[in-house]
Amino acid sequence: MGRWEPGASSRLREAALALYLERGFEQTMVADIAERAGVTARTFFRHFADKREVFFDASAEVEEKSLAALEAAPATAPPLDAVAAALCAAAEVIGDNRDLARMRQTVIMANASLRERELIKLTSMSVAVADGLRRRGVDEAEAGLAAETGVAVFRVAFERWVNAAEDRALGDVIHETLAQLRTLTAAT
Amino acid sequence: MGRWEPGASSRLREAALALYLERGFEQTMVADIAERAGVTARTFFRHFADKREVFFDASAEVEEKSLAALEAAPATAPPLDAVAAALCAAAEVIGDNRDLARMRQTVIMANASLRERELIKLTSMSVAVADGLRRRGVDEAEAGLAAETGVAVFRVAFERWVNAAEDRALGDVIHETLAQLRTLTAAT
DNA sequence: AGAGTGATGTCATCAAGTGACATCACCGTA
DNA sequence: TACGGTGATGTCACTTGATGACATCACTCT
Repeated sequence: MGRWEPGASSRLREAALALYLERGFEQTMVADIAERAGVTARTFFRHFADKREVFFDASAEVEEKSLAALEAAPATAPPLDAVAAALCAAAEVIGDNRDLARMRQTVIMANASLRERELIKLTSMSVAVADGLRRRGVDEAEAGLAAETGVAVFRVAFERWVNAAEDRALGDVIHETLAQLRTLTAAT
Repeated sequence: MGRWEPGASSRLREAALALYLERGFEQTMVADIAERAGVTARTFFRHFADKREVFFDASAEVEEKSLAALEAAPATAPPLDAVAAALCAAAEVIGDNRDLARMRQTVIMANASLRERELIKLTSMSVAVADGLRRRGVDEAEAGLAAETGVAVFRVAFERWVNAAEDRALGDVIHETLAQLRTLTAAT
């Protein structure tokens, strides 16, 4: 199966992260990443759809685990609780190495097009979660709203967790943020 | 002030919308848009930062009106109600010609990079609203959550409004969606 | 009339991304 | 062992988005 040196896509991922950290996303050319990984620019585009995607292909795995957790949630759980379970599953994948997450976040926040790509990944997650909710029998209209709200909570929680002074579990921050949302919406 | 034919950016906007509708975003080249507008491709990039931005420069105005409404909301209003006021102000700008909104949405949904751009505009709105809330004295942590939640509500409401069979006011749909969110979060 | 100004055109160039085709290492099989 | 198939890679050519540098034109103000 492997020809040349195996593991080209891993090397490309590592090279990209290193170079994006060193000189920034825009200052890094695909040819540079490829060269550091020992391949050609053409090969880069065979592994990743574009220059941004090399940063985001873990998101598929995150989405899968979230959906699995959503399926696993008790059928009696209210929609937002099921969504919370899905988000916490995502948190387990992301949340164990905060330093890596912070490096990634630094690079992403420094560049608009990387932010755009991250947003569309979150939206993709939202769509998937909404579908999962509908499969659980949640009302069509409610599903979309619950999913979007959940992803909003996730986004806020992730930001708090990444920038926090203390070292907390991402799942805890998610639950705390959701509780705060419940307080917010209760206020009239 | 005007040389040649005045109103180049308006012509470019119209040309872009027409061509994106005709053949799609990717099949339309900047040179085509510029030609139809009677200018050069180089001039296109003097009016718009990139090929997508020609579709989104109304968003600055929407953001301004939203912020104004946020400032105008009674100081005693709870955060989410103030955000709702801001969203309804945005709705007034967008919500009066649903046909145009639907055409725009058709084009945007057909192309991933346009979706990305729309998402970052909504995020920009969220950040602005969060800042506005903080200026009103809302707690630092609450502000971000309320803004993100509000934008989530807006997104869901907009989608419902655009795809609805009947012709309803976007502001009404927003309030209805927010009420539904209150029900969702109340469930345990 | 002439200087100044701002929007535009022209030209050159870079970098992202893609299609077509050749090539090389490995694998199974006759 | 020799041979053909297969999949990942390299090479080359090309299109398109985007930008910098400089010239140009029309209009304004003095």
